[in-house]
Amino acid sequence: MSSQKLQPPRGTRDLIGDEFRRHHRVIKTARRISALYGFEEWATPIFEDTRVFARGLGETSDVVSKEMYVFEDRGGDSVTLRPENTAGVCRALVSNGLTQSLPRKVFYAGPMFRYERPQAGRYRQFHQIGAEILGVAEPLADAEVIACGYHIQRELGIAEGSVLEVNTLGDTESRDAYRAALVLHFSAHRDSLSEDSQRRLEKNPLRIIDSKDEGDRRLVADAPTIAAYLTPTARAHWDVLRRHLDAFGVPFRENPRIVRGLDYYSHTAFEFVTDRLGAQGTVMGGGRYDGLVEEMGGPPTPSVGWAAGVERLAMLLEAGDLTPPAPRLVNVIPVSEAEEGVAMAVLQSLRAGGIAAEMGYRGNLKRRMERANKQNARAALIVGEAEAARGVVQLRDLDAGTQEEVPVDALVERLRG
RNA sequence: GCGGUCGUAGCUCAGAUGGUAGAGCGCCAGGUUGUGGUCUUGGAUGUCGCGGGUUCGAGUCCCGUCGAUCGCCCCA
Repeated sequence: MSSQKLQPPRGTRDLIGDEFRRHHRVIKTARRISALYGFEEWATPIFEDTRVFARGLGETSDVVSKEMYVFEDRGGDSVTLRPENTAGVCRALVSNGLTQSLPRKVFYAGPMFRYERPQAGRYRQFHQIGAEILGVAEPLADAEVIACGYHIQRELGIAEGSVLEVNTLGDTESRDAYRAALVLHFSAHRDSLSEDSQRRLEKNPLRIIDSKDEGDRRLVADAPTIAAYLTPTARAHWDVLRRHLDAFGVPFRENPRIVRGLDYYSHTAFEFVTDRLGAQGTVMGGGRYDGLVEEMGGPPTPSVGWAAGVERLAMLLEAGDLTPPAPRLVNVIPVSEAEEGVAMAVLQSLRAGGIAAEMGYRGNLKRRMERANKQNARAALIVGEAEAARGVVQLRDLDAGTQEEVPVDALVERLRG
């Protein structure tokens, strides 16, 4: 292989063959299940005005501060390849005046872009599926989106491998009070904190409770938990959510360490995690974002949703050997050029009858038979001079190796069985 | 952005201590000018990721770079 050969850009990859099929299976399943829950699919642009993300996700979040593909277009506007799609969906809701027709349940699937170092289950162009319920404050909506996400994983056969962990971040008031308490607590032990966590103390104190550092964990153990700081409203939301999850039959584990990276979350935060993907354990993550639509210039619109990494779901699928088999073709073979016309007519009649069929582009009988075998065709239809004259073909079963003569008129019926 | 490992044919990989490249699979052609899968004969593979350095000589040693991979940060 020469170095001149063009390769896909770092962190991107081609989806071909089984990989494409796995990927597609995830999306197709998610589409079908989300429709069962009443979600409608939207497709929003893969790039947006940079402000959509800068404002939506929070200027200090990692995604915005160092992972965005930002560039100036020829007109001098700053645009950004979307790093996630919740902000885009909220922008679309506002742009299209749909805040007049709430609630709205939206499903999407498509590529996202984040400038990061590639790793197992992490790419610069990756794909997400996502579901959002816009305009509902009741915890029933939180429970329903989660139930939908869980259902999709079950349908994919990967639910046993992932665990739903849920937490509440409270409303703004609760969170501010909690953050202040954490800062107070950790500031007292500042010097014992890891380097990363000292930085977090300034930037995002909540993150400290999610630290993997051993020393940090000991300090986290005596740190205050949010429970004590929840306002009555926030506590009620949290209590009802857990009841609803039970009612929907969604198993979950409470994890007070769940803190999500994007600034827009409030109340519910959750992740489906697995230990089967190396360092990238989160397979689906989301939460409630009551302030985001307002950030996009709309009215206050309480909303909740999740996004899941298609690559990560597909990787789990791989372990379970769940790739659907490729459809097998029937291969039509003219013995010589003289029968090509007849063979083409046969070919089209098969396709019209719903039978997947193909004809080679060149080569003698032997070459075509080899080709049919190589592509794992289920049957070869051989059309020679004698057959063409009598309106029949030789139908060769490539698995059994048996061959019989079948009238052209009877082919579709015969191959359907 | 930081650290570890790796980079030889389309694929999987072999090439002790430096002496200008090999196997299996796959591919192409023949044995079989109306019949595949098995068998058999023959054939083509490649700037040994890229650039520089050391050396009479580098796939092999050194530096850089790009890419892959694993981990940190963060996230899907």
